[in-house]
Amino acid sequence: MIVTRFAPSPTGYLHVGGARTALFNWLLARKSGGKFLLRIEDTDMKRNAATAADQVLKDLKWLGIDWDEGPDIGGPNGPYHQSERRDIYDKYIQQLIDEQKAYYCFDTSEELTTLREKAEAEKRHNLYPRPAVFPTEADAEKARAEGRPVTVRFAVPRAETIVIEDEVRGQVRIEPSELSDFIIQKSDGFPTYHMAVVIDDELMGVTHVIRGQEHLMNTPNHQLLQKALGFRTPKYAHMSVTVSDSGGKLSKRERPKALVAAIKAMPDVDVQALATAGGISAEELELFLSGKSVPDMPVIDAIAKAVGVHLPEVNVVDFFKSGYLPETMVNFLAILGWNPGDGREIMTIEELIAAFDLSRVSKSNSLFDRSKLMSFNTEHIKMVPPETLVSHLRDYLEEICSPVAGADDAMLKRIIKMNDGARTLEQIEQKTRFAFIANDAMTYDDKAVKKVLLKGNGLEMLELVGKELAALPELTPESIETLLRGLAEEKQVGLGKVAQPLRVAICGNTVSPPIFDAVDMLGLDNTLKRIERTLNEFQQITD
RNA sequence: GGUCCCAUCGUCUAGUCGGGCCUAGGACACCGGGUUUUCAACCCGGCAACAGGGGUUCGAAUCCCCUUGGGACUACCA
Repeated sequence: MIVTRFAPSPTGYLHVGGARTALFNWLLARKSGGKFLLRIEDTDMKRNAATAADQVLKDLKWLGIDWDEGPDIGGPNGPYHQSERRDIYDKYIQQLIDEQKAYYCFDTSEELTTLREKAEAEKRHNLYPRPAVFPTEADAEKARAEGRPVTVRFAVPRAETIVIEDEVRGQVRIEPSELSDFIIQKSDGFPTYHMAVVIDDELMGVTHVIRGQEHLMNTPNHQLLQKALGFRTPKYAHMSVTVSDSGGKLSKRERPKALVAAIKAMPDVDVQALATAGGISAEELELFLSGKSVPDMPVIDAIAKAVGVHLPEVNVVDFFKSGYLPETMVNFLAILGWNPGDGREIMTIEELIAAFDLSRVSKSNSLFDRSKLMSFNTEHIKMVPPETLVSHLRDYLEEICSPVAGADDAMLKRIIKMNDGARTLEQIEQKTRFAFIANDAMTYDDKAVKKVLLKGNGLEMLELVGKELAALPELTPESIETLLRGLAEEKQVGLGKVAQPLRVAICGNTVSPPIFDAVDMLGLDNTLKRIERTLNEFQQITD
C-alpha cells in the first residue's frame, strides 16, 4: 500500500508551495487507495508558534485535503508531533553512537562559523574535520559539565557513489566525498530534521516522499542514514519550485515587501495613522519600513487595508480572503507542474485524483500565473454545484465581515444568479454590498458621478426615472425593465442613458448587478430615497 | 566558488524516454471584431516558441557534446 505524508513545520500559515506539496502527496495516496498522513515537524523550538500548526490544519481542510493519521485524529504510528517523539529519536541516535557510526562534537557556533568562513575563503567545500578517534561518553559528560555545547554528527561513509532513484528526475548521482558529516542531534537534545525525518518515515511506513526540489541535496544524507539504521529507502519524487511573477521563489516575504514598496511610493505617509491601523506602535512601523523587522500577517493585512493596496496572495488564507474557491486552488496547484496528458486543464477534485500520475510531473520550475488562476476561478464558479457555491460564498462573507453576510441562503442564491460570470467571490461581494448598507452610508465614486450625473443630462434623467418609479404599481425586475426601456424609447436614447444615472444613484458607482435586479433587491422605498439623496447632493453643483 | 537540477509561444504546458505523423497542438494573457443597461461573462478572429553552437543520422524540438541562461543546496532551519 502506498503511504504518503505531509510534514510541515509550524512556522505560520500554509503557503501555496506547501499546499502544492501536500496536494501531490494527497493525490497519490487517494488515487492508489493508500494512506496520507500529517506530521508536524516542530523540532526547532525557536521557531514554533503555538497556533501555527492549527492554522495549517485549517488551511488544508479548507482545500479539502484530509488525512488518515495526524496530530488531531491520532493513529497507530503516533505521536504526530516530532517534539513528542524525543525518546524514539534518542534511542536511534544512541544506536549510531554505539556502533561508531556517529560521534559527539563540542564546537561552539562561533567555531563552526570560523570553519565555514575559512572553507569559503579557500574556495572549497566545507567538510567537517572528522576526528580520528571519536570522543567517548565520558568526554561528552565532561563537555556538558564545562558548559560546552554537545552535538552528535553522523560519520558519512565515504564509499560508493550514492544514487537517488527519483520518480520525477530519474537517477541522480552524488559522490559521498562531497558530503560533510552532518549534525543529527542538536545541543538542545532535539534531533535535526535529517534524523527525525528518516526515523519517522520508517516508523510511519511512508513509502513515497514527494517534496520540494530544495530537498534533493538532502536525500543522499537521508539514504545514508537509512542504510546505517537498517531502514528501507522510500521512493522519492522531488518537485520543481514554484516561482513568483515578481521574480524569485514564491515566498511569504512577498507580502510585507509589496506593502513596504506601496507605502514608500505614497507621496505623504501618516506613519502614526498606519501604525494605529495595524495595531502597532509608530516605532515598530518605522522598523518595518526600514527593513529591520517584519510584523505578523494580521498586522500586514490591516495596514494594507488602510493603505488600500492589494497585496499578492501567497498563503492559502490569502486566496480565501481574495475570493478564490478551494476547488480552484486545488485544480490550479495540481496543474502547476503536472498535467493529465490529454489536454484537460479545468478539472474537479475527483477527476484530478483519477488522473494523477507521478510520471507526468514536470522537472522545470513553473511560474505562479495569477491571471490564469483568475480564469480558473471563473470556470469553477460556473462549475461548482449551486449549494456548494452558496456555502463558499457564506464562508467568504463571514471571513471578511461583509454586510452581505446577513443575507439568508435564498438571497445568496439570488445574488449568485445575478452575478453570473463573476470571476471571484470578492467581485460578487463588491457588486452586492450596496444593497446591504444604510442609505446614507453609501459613498459615491467621484469618476462615476462626474461621468454619469454631472456631464450631460444625467440628473434630469434621474429625476424623471425617480418620478416614474414612484408611480409604479408593482415592483418586479420585469416591471422595472419595462419602465426603463419605455423611457429610453420615449426619449430616443439608449438604455444606458437611463440606467447609468440610476445605477450611480443607488450603488454609488458604475459597477452593479443588472440594474433591474439591483433596484428590485434594494426595494422601491430605498431606491427612491437614494435617488432623492443623489439629486440633493449634486443638483446644486450643476446650477 | 563548489555540488546537483532544469531549458518549447509573454505565462502554464503537449510533443522528448522508444528520432519522421510537428508547415510545433492546447490553455491563460494580449490585440482586433461581435454581443451588451455597467462590470464581468460569452462568441469569432489574430499575434506568438523548439536558448545558441557543434555533432550523430537519409531525417533532430526529440539522441550526444559544448556554451549561455535560470534554479536548488552549500545551518545546531526544516
